[in-house]
Order: sequence, then C-alpha cells, then structure tokens
Amino acid sequence: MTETTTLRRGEARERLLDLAERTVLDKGFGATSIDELIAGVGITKSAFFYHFKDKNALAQALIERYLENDAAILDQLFARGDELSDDPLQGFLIGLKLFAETLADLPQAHPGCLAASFVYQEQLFSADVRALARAGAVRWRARFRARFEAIAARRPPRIPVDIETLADMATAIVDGGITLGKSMKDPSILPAQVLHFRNYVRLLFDDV
Amino acid sequence: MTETTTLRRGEARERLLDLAERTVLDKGFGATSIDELIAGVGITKSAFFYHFKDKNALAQALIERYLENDAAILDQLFARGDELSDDPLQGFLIGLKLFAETLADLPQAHPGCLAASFVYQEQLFSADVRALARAGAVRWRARFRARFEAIAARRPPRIPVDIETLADMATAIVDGGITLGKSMKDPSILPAQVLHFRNYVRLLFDDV
DNA sequence: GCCGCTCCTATACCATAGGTACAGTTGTAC
DNA sequence: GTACAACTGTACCTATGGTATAGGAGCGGC
Repeated sequence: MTETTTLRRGEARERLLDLAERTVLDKGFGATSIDELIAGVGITKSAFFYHFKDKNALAQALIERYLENDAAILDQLFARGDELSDDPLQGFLIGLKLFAETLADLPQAHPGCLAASFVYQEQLFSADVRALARAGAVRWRARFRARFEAIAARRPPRIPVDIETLADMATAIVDGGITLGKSMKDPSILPAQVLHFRNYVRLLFDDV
Repeated sequence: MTETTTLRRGEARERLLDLAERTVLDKGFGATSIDELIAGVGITKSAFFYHFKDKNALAQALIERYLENDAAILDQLFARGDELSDDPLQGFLIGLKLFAETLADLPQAHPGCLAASFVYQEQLFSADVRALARAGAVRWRARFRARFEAIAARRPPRIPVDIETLADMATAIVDGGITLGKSMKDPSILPAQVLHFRNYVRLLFDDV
C-alpha cells in the first residue's frame, strides 16, 4: 500500500492552501496562525517554512489562486451572457444577472474578497502582495472598461459618463457589497448591490 | 509653571486616540503596535493599560469617535443641500455633490473607513466592536432610506427598486470606493464613485 | 493640611506567534 | 542505489499583547 493514514507525499502544500483560504476568509489573515494551519493539515512547522518562506508568501499564493479562479468564473458567466444575446449591452446585462445569482447561491455568506481583505491590512504584507491585489483590480477595470466601450459604441449613454470610473464601479460595488454583507451578516446584500449596478447600466444605455 | 515639558495631566488618553487613529488609518489596526503608540505619545505601557483594558477597548473608542464625526459631517452636508433646494430629490443631489467634493478635497488619499477596515479583521475584535461597526452601517441605512422614501413619495422611480437596498448602496459604494482607492493609490476614485451613485439616483427619480 | 482619588511610572514577568537554523529521515524517480 | 524533493525534530530568538504589583505626583474636598 502506497497510501498512508496521513498524507501522500507532495500533498501538504495543496492542503495548506485549501485550509488557509477557508480560514483566512472566515477569520481574516492576521487571526489565522501558522500553528493552527499546520495542526489542521497535520504537518510540522518546518514543513510550512519549507513550502513558504514566510506568511507573506502564503498570502501571495492565496491571492494568486483566488484571482485566477475569479477571472475564470467571470469569463464563464459573461461568455454565457453573450451566447444568449448578440447585443453587447443585453449580453452584459444577462451576465450581470447570472453573476448576482451566482453570488446569491454561494454557501452561506459569500466567500469575501481576498484582495479587498488584504488592502485593509496593507502594512502586514510585502509590496508584492499589494501589487498582486492591485493587479486584480486592474484586471477588473480592463474587463469592464472594454465591455462599456463596446456598449457605448453602439449607443451613447443617456447622460455623459466616464467609462473608466464606470468600469471601476463594478469593483467598488462588489467590494462594498461584500464588506457591508459581512458587517450586517446578510448574504443577500451583495447580490442586491450587483443588481443595482445592473439597473444603473440599464438606465444609462438601454431604453427604459 | 504648571506646564511640563511633556504632557499635561489627563492629556494622555486624548493624544493616544489621536495618534492611534492616524496610525490605524495609515497602517491598519493589526500593524499598529501598542509600543509604537506609547512611544509616540511619550507614556508608559502601564498608562496605556490604565486607559484601555486591552487593544480592543482602544478599537472601540476609535470607532465611536469616528462614527460620531462622520454622522456630523453628513448631517451638515445634506442640511446644506436642503437649504439650497426645497425639493427632497434636488436637495439630496446637491448634498451628494457636496459630499463628493468634500471627499476629493481631503488631504492626500481619503482617511479610509475605520468601520469597514474593522470588518475585515473580525476575529481580532470582540463582539462589541463588531456590533459598533454594524451600528454604523445601520445608521447609514436609516439615513438614506428615509431620504429615498421622501423622494419616492413625490415621484415614483423610473424602474421599480427596493428602497432599503438602494439606501445600502450608499454605504457599499463609499466602502468599495475607499477600498479600491486605497488599492490603486488613487484618491480620485472615491469621489468619482459617489458621483456615479448620484447619477443612478438622478436616472431613477429625475427627468433626464 | 492631609485624605483620597485620578493619573500615571517602574519593574518584572508570561504566553503566543512569527521566524531561523540545522541536522536528520523517507519516498520516489531515474 | 543514489540523488533529490519533501519532509520531521529540536532548539532557540524576537516582537507583541497582556498581567501583576508597588508606588509616586498632582489636585480637589473637607
């Protein structure tokens, strides 16, 4: 039997990241101790520092995973929206609705946004981690900016708006919705806010 | 001379709070050590624990001060808006513009929202502190909800919206704008987001 | 004028957590 | 069967939050 009662060789790093992500989203990064992580996974402190040179490196790995995952989800949702409509505006509105539904269906409370959570503890992290969080925001900006440019090319907005800050509004409303939802312990807040953003886009570009 | 070269009697607590607020908004609560605070104010550790039973009590005092201050500022701005127009919608839109201008004029970057910052480090804080942060959000909700009810009573929104989540959008957009602004190191983001919220309100209730 | 109270200082000590150093062990691929 | 990746074990250091306890300095009230 190659299988042991504990861990397969090489499995530790992966399980560390899984447990760390759950714990950090639940308790916050500062409140997550290395000791509890290694106890949970069943490895030693030496093993932790073998995989990650310090706690910062763990944060970096976490945020990288997180950003990849969330980009994949958004790609999928908005691709589906565009499948269902040829119009860039209508496809986007469908995508936003799917996004709100996805957020609403998430297992109790939303996962919280790792990137946003790290911004608030800036000095705990190295410049690399902060740069990664910023890169995440830049990707969101680029994604939504491109879409709004395509929409505005077809028909101008009802009132003049700046496309870049409108794109940023997606990021802001999601971060703000997560924060408020966490604070109020109400998971319905985030999807509701996304739908308000959707309303704003409709009122700007659609015939309402 | 009753004045010493260092501190007047009873001044320590006040100066501790001032320094703590500046430091926490700059570096985050977790990254702010008691040692650096007492060194900055020029008192001993014993003095700190005389005034605050633990770091949590400091957080509590900080957030109480912060919430009072921000309520006073909003009261003033929207009162001024109502002075300039008798219509609840127009008064509100003026108030929002004043708010955006106030945020834009703040000394380099915005102060960051203490309440939001504390939400992300939940487990670092006691239930009391979390309840205070939640109370802050509840006050914002009540404030904006009352206003939107007054506005909707005069004329219905162009598309049906839930008033409570619309009120929450103010909180969400400000929190999200602060977070994004911090992440991108761009102080212009927050006021721009407030103006987008204002646009949304205009499109909902005004003739545009 | 001294009593008692608030507002501190001084000293010592403790536990937890992040982190370092380094020597040794084991599974697996080649 | 050996070399390397992936660990274990032990020991130790530092910063930080926090506790305990004794005592001093100014000040208002009686």
